[in-house]
Amino acid sequence: MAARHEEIAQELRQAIDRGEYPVGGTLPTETELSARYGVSRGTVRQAVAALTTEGRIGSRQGARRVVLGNRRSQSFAELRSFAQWAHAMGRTATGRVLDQHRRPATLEDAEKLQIKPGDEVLQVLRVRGLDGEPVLLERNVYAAWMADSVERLPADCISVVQALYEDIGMIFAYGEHVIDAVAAGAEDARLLEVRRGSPLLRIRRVTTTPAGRPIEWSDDRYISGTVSFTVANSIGSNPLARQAGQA
Amino acid sequence: MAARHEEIAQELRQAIDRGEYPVGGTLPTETELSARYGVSRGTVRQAVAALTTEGRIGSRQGARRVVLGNRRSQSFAELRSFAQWAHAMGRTATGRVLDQHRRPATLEDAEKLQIKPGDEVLQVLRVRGLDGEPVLLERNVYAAWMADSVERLPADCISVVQALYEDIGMIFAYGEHVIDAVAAGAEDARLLEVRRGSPLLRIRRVTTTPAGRPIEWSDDRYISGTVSFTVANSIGSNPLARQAGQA
DNA sequence: GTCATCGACTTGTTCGGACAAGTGATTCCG
DNA sequence: CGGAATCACTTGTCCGAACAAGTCGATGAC
Repeated sequence: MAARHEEIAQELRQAIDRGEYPVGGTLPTETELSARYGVSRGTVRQAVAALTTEGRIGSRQGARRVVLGNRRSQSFAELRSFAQWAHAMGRTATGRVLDQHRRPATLEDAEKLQIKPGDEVLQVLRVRGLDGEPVLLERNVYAAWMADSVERLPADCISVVQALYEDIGMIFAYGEHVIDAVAAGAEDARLLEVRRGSPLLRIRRVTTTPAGRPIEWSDDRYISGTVSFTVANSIGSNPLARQAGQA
Repeated sequence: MAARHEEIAQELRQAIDRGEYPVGGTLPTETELSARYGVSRGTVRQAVAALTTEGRIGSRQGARRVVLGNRRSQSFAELRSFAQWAHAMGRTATGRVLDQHRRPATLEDAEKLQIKPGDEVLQVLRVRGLDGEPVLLERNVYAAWMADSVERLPADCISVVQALYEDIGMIFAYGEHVIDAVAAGAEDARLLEVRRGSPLLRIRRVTTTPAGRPIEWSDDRYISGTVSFTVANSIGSNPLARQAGQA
């Protein structure tokens, strides 16, 4: 957080959370913020642009910016790492590897990881919980160049993302997520201790390095009622997209 | 699309979709793009910033930008309007109002719509379908100042958003969505023609005007397998947030 | 009283410049 | 041959300025 515009964005976020700028009210003008923080208008605009994409404030030409909400959106690390997210929520995360083996890449693996079919991949099945209760079933497929590092992790590793960062400096930089709902299959039900057919929230994602190289893809299934996802959008930018289901 | 940086962003999007900049490859440098389009570097940066938040390209200081994917994300209108989204997918949307009545606002209504408890609101129950098949059950609550316009709509109105825009110039500008999975209740099951307990993807959202005034909130339940949501994020920006479930 | 006009104010767009910070290939040295 | 240092290149940050475009309240005409 060295950049000045990030500092300002953070201060504005906190001010909104404190109620200094109430929901439905307006933010100070760019000129006033420039003077207050002693920066140029461009720097202020970078800061408020961040809050806008987060959905905290709305922006229209000619009118002051409006505070839309004070919901706190977790950081990327918290989003991508179940353990760090749980920690931020004041909950205790658990995790256990149930199965782990190497196999040749299927066509699906090859497409998602940008490798050739038949190349070796590492498949991992994990169950994760909050405060001892199972919450999430995670099926991961890692590219071969990651496999060694993942296999070295202990079976009860809490935070895979953090462990890989400390171990080999691996950073998970980008992710694409597809969200839908499915019924629990036989294996899902047994491992998550729910009835077959129970609704599960499914998130399928592909993660890449900062250089754009795919690291892994994953199929996460959350027990209904344990976790929800929040997304904000505006007429100017919509990170979220609805797609017809081809299951 | 008057702004030059938006034009450039659109051209870059199309170039990526055409395969001119293949996935895994790099984009030209900012300097080169500046020269090509005859604009300053700042304008180019605004354009590529848009593609970055969409998750199409990755960005790291010192290195050229990387193409992450060419998935096309729908426009805001398509996201917010079931009808417009269906049209863009080449499907036919249907819709029917099952129930519509005014009632006093509950505490939940009041909080979400920023009104006082007891103020009048308009509740609407709609079922919507694709190509004749029911797909989505929609429970809407509109603020009183919108009620008249909504009531004037025909019961089989396909696109509520578009009708309200043409009728009174109402624009849905911001939205916040909470996504989770639930089991179909008795009413859900009957109206959607699925078994009780079937998994449904639930989207709860609040929509506001450009000025930040809440218009309506909604509880949408999609039949599993018919629709999925996609979101992209990066280490620098994450519109998506995971939250512990208090259902 | 109602409505149109006006004008101060605010955000959006774009330019040009300067420097900091990080990357990646090359070069050089042991 | 391997690894460290170098260096050109690229993106990130920040400044200051100017004008366009839209909002919103006040003013004034009818």
